[in-house]
Amino acid sequence: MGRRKVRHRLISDNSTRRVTFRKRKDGLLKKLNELTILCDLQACAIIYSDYKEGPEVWPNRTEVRVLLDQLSALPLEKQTKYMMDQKDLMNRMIQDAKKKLEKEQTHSRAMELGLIASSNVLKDADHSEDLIKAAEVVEKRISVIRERIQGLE
Amino acid sequence: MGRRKVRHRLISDNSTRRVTFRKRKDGLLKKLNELTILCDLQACAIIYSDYKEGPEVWPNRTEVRVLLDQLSALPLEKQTKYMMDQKDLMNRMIQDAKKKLEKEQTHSRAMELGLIASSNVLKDADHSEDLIKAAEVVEKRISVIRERIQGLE
DNA sequence: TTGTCTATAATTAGCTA
DNA sequence: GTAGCTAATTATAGACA
Repeated sequence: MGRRKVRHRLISDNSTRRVTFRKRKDGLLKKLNELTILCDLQACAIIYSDYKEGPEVWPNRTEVRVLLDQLSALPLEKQTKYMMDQKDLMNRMIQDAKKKLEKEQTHSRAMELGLIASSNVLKDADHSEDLIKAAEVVEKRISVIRERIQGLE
Repeated sequence: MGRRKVRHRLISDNSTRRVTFRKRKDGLLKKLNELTILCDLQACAIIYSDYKEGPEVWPNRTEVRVLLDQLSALPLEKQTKYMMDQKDLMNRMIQDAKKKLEKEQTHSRAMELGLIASSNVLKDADHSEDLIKAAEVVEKRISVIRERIQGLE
């Protein structure tokens, strides 16, 4: 959502990164606030960065404390059972990647193969570390496919 | 960001609210994930809703625990000093509202008066409760101003 | 419900001053 | 570092399968 598409990795330039941090943090908290209002729920966020000496918490320390105490009070089983891991996120990323590829060019065999491979990688990954690796694999595969497709055209 | 502008209040229809919750939660976590990568920081989120028996945490319970322990370990002073309250968010909301009004019509005296009044409300509010009230006042004032402007045209 | 689609609304990257 | 500005990207509300 800017003049240029942004790569999904650390922003190297210091001041650019700082500006991005502020803009995106504000946007994020605005959205979190909207979510709590639209859907009537409780939420909090904690952000540690080098831009502040201490953590930034939303909406405020008191609310965060309350939610944390509730979390601690829960039986461990429930904490685990309803815990989100990164799978939801990965699924969305995969979805986005697929959609993007599909839009960029007409079907090609290379693309189909790539997507199948991606899905297989995801299917067997149950832990965060694995999912992160899976994401990398998917991203690499996508670039490879892009190059191949460009070669074909 | 959809077919229609959405009002900043509880979605009354049950199934619509449920769908919105899922979509927005996913979008939010995707953005949080991006922020941690782009700016190299640690963050976590906890969401309590009626859609799950337990809280949903991001990125996972372990990471949340680590960040929470760090927060507890901090001297209270620092916790407070660098705590975000809702002021940043409110400032952004005010900014958005101003911009919106400015775009909707050319300057009018009614508008200026309204904005000044809004700013004053904000200035004196140091606590969350006050800020929430301030937000309501601002919103009401904006609708009043809109009506006046429509009346003038 | 649960997932796609797509027209729009909203965010934001890079600029400028 | 900050603030304001758009072009461009991204998120999502409502419709529909």
